[in-house]
Amino acid sequence: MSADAEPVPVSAKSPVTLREVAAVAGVSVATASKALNGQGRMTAETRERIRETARALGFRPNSLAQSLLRKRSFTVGLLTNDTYGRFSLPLMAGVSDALVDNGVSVFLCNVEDDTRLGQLHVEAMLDKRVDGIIATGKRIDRHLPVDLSNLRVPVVYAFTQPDAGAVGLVSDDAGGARLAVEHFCRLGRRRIAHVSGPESFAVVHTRAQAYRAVLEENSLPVGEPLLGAWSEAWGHEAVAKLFGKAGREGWPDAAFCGNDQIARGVIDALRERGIRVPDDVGVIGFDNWEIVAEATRPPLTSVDMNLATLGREAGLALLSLVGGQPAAPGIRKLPCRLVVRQSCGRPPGG
Amino acid sequence: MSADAEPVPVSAKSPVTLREVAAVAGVSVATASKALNGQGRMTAETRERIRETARALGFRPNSLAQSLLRKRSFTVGLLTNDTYGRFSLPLMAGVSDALVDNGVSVFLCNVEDDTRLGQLHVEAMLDKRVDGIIATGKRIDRHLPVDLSNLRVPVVYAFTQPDAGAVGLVSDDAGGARLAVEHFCRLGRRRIAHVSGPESFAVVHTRAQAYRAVLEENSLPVGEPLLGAWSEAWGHEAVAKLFGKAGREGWPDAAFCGNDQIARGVIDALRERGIRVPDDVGVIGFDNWEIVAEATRPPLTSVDMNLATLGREAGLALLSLVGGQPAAPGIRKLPCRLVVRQSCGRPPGG
DNA sequence: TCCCTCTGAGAAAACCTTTTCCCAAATCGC
DNA sequence: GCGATTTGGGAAAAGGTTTTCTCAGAGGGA
Repeated sequence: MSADAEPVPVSAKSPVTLREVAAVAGVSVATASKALNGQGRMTAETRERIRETARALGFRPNSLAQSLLRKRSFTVGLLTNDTYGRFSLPLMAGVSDALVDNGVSVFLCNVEDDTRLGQLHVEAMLDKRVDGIIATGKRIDRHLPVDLSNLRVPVVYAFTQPDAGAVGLVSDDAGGARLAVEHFCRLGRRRIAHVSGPESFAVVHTRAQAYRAVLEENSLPVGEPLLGAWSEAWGHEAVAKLFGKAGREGWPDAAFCGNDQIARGVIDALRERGIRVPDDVGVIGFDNWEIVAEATRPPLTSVDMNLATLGREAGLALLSLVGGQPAAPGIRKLPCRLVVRQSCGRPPGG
Repeated sequence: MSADAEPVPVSAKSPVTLREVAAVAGVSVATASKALNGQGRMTAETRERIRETARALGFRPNSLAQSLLRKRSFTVGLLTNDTYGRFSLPLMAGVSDALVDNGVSVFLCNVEDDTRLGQLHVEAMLDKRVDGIIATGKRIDRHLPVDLSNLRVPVVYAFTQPDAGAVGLVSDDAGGARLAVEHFCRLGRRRIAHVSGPESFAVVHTRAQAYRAVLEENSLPVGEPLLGAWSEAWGHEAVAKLFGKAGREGWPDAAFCGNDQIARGVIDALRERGIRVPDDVGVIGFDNWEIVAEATRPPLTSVDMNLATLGREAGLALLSLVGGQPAAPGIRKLPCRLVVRQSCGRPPGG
């Protein structure tokens, strides 16, 4: 190929139109269009001449005109209410990833929790003829503040509560919790505590239930999960509750925490009490928020929700929906994975 | 207004075109267009009738068609290489904020540090006829991996190194450092240390210089800044260096840290040594990363770079550029602000 | 030579809106 | 009552592309 050697003016001052290409190549716009798109019939020589001309002129088709005609804009909207972005960002990166590879651009729409703003964004997206919408949030058990049912474009929900009959993707929180607790069991931990977030979160119950199930399956004593806040401070408090009792024999030898911040609080509090991690107590967190997990001492083993993958899958699901392939409605749960660092020790035999 | 009472089918299955509105209202498309846009001359009655029809039909103009004609898409591209997003996110939120209010949508383009990906995104944006581009990164002193000079649309750089002759907005790091050190001075601290990040970062030097300047202005002893990493671990190490010497009298009574993670490491290390914060040593961080600053014990006073504001300003700057108003090229520095929490104590008189 | 088919390419409609020009009717001045 | 101006509204082009239809010419078979 000699294409790379051509002096392509990639950023010309004024866009070159198909009409100009046609004029220079001495053909009609129709022929030029067909030549560039591999349509129609013409001599190979003509086709190549037109292509060469287009390349030399730095022609790039006007997407707006194409979209207008094709009724397909190769653009989707990404709706989120996660301002802080701890969850949104990997998710968005995944979505973007999956779509860019298919030539699709992403409109970013931050709607906070503002219905008016959400409505505004959705209308703007629809006006701009997005091919579809991905809705994502910071909580699996809450709706975005905007109604996306009965839109004329497909919608995929990722990490947020889907409307009835819609396609939704969430992390498998029960599975994630199982990973953590089963890991403890394999390591020979016998008294496994669970310190989690506020009662108002659905995932708190989902994970607690999985926690109980695994303990029962392994015939281990089931402690009552300690519910509090998603904060380090709560981790400290929880340690005070768990390890405040006089008798050392009643203490847990493992703590499965609802998120990494709680886990960090737990680890710090344990150290302050002179209790060793992982020797005396193993700790596992949730979210695998690297910047936290890697800063704890020792570094924190944590459950990763694979949000980037979730985003990718959401992007691909939307794409196939846009392509007209019917997708099974309902919620699809994607597996978590356990990222093992040093806060839970090695198996006895290992 | 009775508009709210109308049964507006906001999400009709098939978009209503201007042609249909015109047909129903019994006028030509030209007249319909003018009626809806407040252009042309016609009886108030005709105009109102057309508007009423449009409303009843739920007509929304096709942005694609409008953009094609107006050569203005009311869309801009946001280029970033900050995957993790600690800096990008508030910035993006600010950009989005400023633009949405003006009816402009934002294409999100994550280019990582991949030139090919960057090129791809830029071309896609250009093809989609964005009105302008905002480039943002995770470092003020690095270029994005893509060349944005000589594009046919205006470009604004926010929190990343601008090309020569371009418009750039960054935080005033020197000013931010001054805020912190001067705050210490006002509180009567006399031996103020500076623990910062890697030498390879330009901001490390900018802040260190401001730190020295303020100390000199106040005739205080200038310690050599300790440069290391942007991590908690480095904060611990730095404390070992600063407070390892035997004589308590040589110890600093304040530490200005290069970011909040370092500050957190410093605070934790001090506590472990039994040195009280803020009584014995005041600590100030940088970035005001709330989730960290609020979790330190005591909560961390920190310099906030006002990234959301920076984003807003970048959005507005791009908008005025797009509107044809010439903007002074060069780098504009936006002030930081000090967020006072409890890690640096109260003034002697307060 | 005549008819048919195939080939290569162009004309024009379509997508949807905006805007410029134009025209018929009405109004006005005298 | 007649020419000039205003008024209300329509026709058509423009924006850049894709696609269908059409058509002239070439080649082939009889």
